[in-house]
Amino acid sequence: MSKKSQDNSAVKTPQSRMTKQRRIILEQMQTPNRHLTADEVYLRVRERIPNISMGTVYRNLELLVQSGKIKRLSMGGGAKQYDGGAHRHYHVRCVECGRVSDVSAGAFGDMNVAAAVGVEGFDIIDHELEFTGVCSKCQSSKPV
Amino acid sequence: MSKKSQDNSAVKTPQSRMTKQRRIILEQMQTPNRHLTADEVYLRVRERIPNISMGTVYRNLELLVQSGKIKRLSMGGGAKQYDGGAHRHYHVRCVECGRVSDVSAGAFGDMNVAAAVGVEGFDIIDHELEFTGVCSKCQSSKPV
DNA sequence: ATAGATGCAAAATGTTTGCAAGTAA
DNA sequence: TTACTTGCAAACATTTTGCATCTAT
Repeated sequence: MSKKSQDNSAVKTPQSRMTKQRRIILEQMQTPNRHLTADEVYLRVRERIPNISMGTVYRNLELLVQSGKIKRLSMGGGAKQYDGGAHRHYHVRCVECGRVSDVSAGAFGDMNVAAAVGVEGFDIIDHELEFTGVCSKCQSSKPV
Repeated sequence: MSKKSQDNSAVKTPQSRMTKQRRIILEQMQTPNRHLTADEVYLRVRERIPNISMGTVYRNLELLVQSGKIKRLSMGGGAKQYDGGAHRHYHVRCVECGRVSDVSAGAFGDMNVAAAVGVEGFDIIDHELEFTGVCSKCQSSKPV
């Protein structure tokens, strides 16, 4: 459960200060080997700032995601979600309210075939495509 | 962290018994309103089996995913992952070892444009595409 | 009869947050 | 000076697991 209140309306974006912690976390994220978990970031950054805390890592990763400098791979919010749908379809997740809607897969070609071309060495089994955006409801409730 | 040992080689697939719990969980997952978290499944199933436990729900969801009857939306394994990559690219995740590799986005058209067609009401911001498959390393280490 | 499943509770994981102290601007 | 940040620790949330008991086959 846990429906965090997500009312971002009228929230003045705070100033961002480039602290040593934030700078080094970002540097790590821009390193060739990406795909890091928060814990991996923590371990790497700790080599340079031995007493940095997990809280700081999480807070900064979140800020970096919001400012578009990095992306979160594990989609969606906190808990995993399961989909029992039968037909091939994709998802759109509203960044404001978190609601997930279905997207017909029709408009997109056969992705697995396309993948077979682009992905060497892998035996492709399946794929998942998720869009993010703002749903109509949240668009209208946005102040500006 | 937590690198669960993932050596599935030579693991005889166990018999699956259709218990009441498993059947009802699957029924719930095939209901129109999908996109459920484990907790939501738990709450729904509990209306029919009041003393079912979360452990049972998790174990069955996992089995249903493995047998392909449902899919897990929040991609990847346990922890969220962050990607600091600059250029547009997608990911392939090996179902055996969990390793994530990049896929050039070139072979796929402009997905956000295609989405604008298929997705009504949403203001599309971005998208994430993840393939699953078996990497070459795991292909060769598979017994059969 | 017996391999598989369940319920329960505890443990493990992963993430968020309150607060006093520190620091960039 | 003053918001924003940090480190720390505790609180939360989510998922996994050990074990005795139960049950589909």
